[in-house]
Amino acid sequence: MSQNSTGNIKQFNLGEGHRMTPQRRFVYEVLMNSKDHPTATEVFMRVKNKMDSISLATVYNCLDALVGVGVVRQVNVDREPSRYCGNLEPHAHFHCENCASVEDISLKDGAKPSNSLKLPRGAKVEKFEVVVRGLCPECALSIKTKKQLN
Amino acid sequence: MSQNSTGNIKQFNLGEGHRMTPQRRFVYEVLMNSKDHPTATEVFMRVKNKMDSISLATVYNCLDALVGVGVVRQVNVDREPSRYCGNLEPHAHFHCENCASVEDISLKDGAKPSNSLKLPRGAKVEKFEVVVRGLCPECALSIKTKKQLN
DNA sequence: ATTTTTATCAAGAACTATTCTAAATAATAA
DNA sequence: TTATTATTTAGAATAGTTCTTGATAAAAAT
Ligand SMILES: [Mn+2]
Ligand SMILES: [Mn+2]
Ligand SMILES: [Zn+2]
Ligand SMILES: [Zn+2]
Repeated sequence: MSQNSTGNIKQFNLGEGHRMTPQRRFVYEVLMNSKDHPTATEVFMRVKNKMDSISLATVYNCLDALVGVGVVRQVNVDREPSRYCGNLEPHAHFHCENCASVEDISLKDGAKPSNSLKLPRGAKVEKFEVVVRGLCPECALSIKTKKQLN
Repeated sequence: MSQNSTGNIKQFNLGEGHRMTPQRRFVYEVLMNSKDHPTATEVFMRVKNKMDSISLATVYNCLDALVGVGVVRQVNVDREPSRYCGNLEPHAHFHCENCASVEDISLKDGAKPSNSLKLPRGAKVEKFEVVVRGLCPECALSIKTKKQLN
């Protein structure tokens, strides 16, 4: 989904009154080439390698525009800085409490997390967000190993 | 869970090195008597009615202490101010995009939202958070009614 | 009971992610 | 081209939260 078979970034337009600028394209490309859910500052640093003149405020503007148009998702975990995700498939996020990484978690085929909830009658659900917190496989293993050394 | 049959607030201690002070008791009582997930500032205003001398910084300290001990939950929705919840049962939250209210959603009996996820092998799950966003029944109804008037 | 130690409180300063402001620049429309 | 509108940029402003520090209160030791 992030890249097509020719290796080119998917094209799209931003709709009436919105312009596809070089800054927005770079921000979009960085997200399509990242699966680690970078923060705005991390996106800024990555784009800066390609376009040294870009400003952090512009990265925020571009991220807002891309999120608003729906080609990028904003991911919030606790009170940490917002992260951004180019994966538009329905999915959840795993947040490691040790290394602070955020990884995608895919849904079991056909399963909807909302099916396990008693949603209030009459409510109109727009979307739902699922965040799992704990230790990622690497950190879980390294912490277990460290304990064995005692 | 929030109150026992005599109407008194549940007693507990905060563990080694932690003191149950009047400030902490008031903060705890406010949360036990609220089901609307107040922010720190809202808790501050409610406690201030009972103890005028309390400061916002102390409310933050007390909330941190109560969350740390596990008798209160911190609930984050998007980048909005943190909210606090006295309901320790596993449950999800519904966030209305119109009136900004946050309500508890209970889980279907025996259902676990994590069962619908392909959790990474070897990960150690501490907890998971489910937030549903949309329109609460009241707002969904009033917006539908408003549209009919056109 | 007095002293000592430790935890907590309170006021304000500091911090930080994000948003806002305003002037310059770039893209589109007329 | 000229006019209009959108975007970029740097820096100021904002807001929720955390930190600092001296005062106060609780617990422990004497
Ligand atoms: Mn993701
Ligand atoms: Mn709740
Ligand atoms: Zn990890
Ligand atoms: Zn509502």
